[in-house]
Amino acid sequence: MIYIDAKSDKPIYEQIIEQMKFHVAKGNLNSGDAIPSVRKMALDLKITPGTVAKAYAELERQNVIETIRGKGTFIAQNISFEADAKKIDEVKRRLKSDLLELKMNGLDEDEIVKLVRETYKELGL
Amino acid sequence: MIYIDAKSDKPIYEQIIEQMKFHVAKGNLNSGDAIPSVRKMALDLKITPGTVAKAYAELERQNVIETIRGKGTFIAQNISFEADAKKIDEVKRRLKSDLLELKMNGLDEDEIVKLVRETYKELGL
Amino acid sequence: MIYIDAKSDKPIYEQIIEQMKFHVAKGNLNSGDAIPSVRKMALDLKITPGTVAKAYAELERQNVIETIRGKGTFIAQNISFEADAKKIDEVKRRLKSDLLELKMNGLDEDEIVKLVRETYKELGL
Amino acid sequence: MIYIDAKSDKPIYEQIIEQMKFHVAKGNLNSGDAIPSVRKMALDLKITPGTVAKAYAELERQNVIETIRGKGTFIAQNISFEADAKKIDEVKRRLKSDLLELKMNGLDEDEIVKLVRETYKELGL
DNA sequence: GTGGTCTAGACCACG
DNA sequence: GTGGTCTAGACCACT
Repeated sequence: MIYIDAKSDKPIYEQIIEQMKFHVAKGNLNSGDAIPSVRKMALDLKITPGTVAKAYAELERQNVIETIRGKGTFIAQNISFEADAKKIDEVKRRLKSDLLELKMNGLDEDEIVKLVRETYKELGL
Repeated sequence: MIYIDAKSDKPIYEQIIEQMKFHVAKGNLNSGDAIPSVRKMALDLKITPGTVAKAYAELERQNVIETIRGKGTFIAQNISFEADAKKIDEVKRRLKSDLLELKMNGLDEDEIVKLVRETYKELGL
Repeated sequence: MIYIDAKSDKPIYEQIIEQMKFHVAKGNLNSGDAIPSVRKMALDLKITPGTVAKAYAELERQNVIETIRGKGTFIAQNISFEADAKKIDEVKRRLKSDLLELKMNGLDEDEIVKLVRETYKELGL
Repeated sequence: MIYIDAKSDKPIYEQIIEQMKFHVAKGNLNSGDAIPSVRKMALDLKITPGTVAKAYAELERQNVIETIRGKGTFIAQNISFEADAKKIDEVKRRLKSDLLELKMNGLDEDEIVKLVRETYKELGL
């Protein structure tokens, strides 16, 4: 369900966060669904529980999952897909760097949009 | 000409690289134009020369600038705006994370494209 | 009579203790009134008997309830509402954290008192 | 500057967070002031750097401090004392438990308010 | 069984 | 020097 790319420069806990969100966005995981325990996922991915716990803590902070003491961890009930202006601004900032990089590679606005649409499709959402 | 945000999570040397490329993309800087020496820019930005040197080394590696011993540093003559498939792939990988994040914020494909165009315009290229 | 919020960060057995005390403070329950058996409450709340037993043990230790072998569990006869300096000190310690947090949110002493009175009213005691 | 109570049931990283906020609320620390590095504080308090790092991460999330890579950590510039409705609600929830506990100890509303004012004064803010 | 906390120590990028 | 990440393993409270 979650795959770690050890070669990636992206921290493992961020890879977990991103893939968990992906499964939620795609509909593979829905409100109330149980997700693996910290220990189980750590065993599966052959990483330490602390790293999984860090990812889960962040996902809980973002209201993607919620934990019930002694029971386990679940996809949040009130999970929302509403726009958070602050988060969108963060994305825009990162986007600017990437658009500039594409421009430096000779792509104009329409070609960039084409690339974005193409990339969006590849996500398979 | 270059502005550093010390608090940014983006390394200073990357900020220099990005802004230098931005000036080139925008046309503020053209092939053959002189750019400040490592020492001068370090003084101006109140950072250590090593950081500037690191940025310049990377810019030279990417054929954006070239150093002529005894003369100084200049925007490269053979600077190209041709597509580099490898770099575009890198951008696409980063893009995927951002598109997912936007999707989690409730934006659909067309809204995302709108945001991209908006962001592109803000670059002022 | 007792409602459990599984998602709360407060342990279930503490939720039981607190709500039982609330009913006593409010007068819903009085000395000698019978309260559900461990097993019945566990069934009602769909939790394990051990959790209820833990709550009852603590309530008995605090002289809020008493168990009569073979008869059942009852609100204590000698239940007291007298000040226990040790417990009040405990509360004060927790209070300090909360007052600091309110101060960090810009509330001054009078505004804090106003919030406290408001919160007290909401208890409905 | 920070004192750890090993006997407290409150996690060490929370003690650090709370005391750091206290120093800011009291005015001992102001915007831009440097705070000890993760390693230095860990040495001083004889705890592991990870625990200090966790406290600092949370303080940064709450906009109390900000870190500049390679430079150190500082009290945030834009630190605000504005009311955050969500945080105040959290406090109110905790407050309810404490007010009930005080009520069980025989204190009425005015006595509770007196205790709150007394506790506020002890904070020395 | 569950997650939360902490330790002791390592490696890395950045400046 | 700085903070960020990760490992390996421990202890604890809760269910």
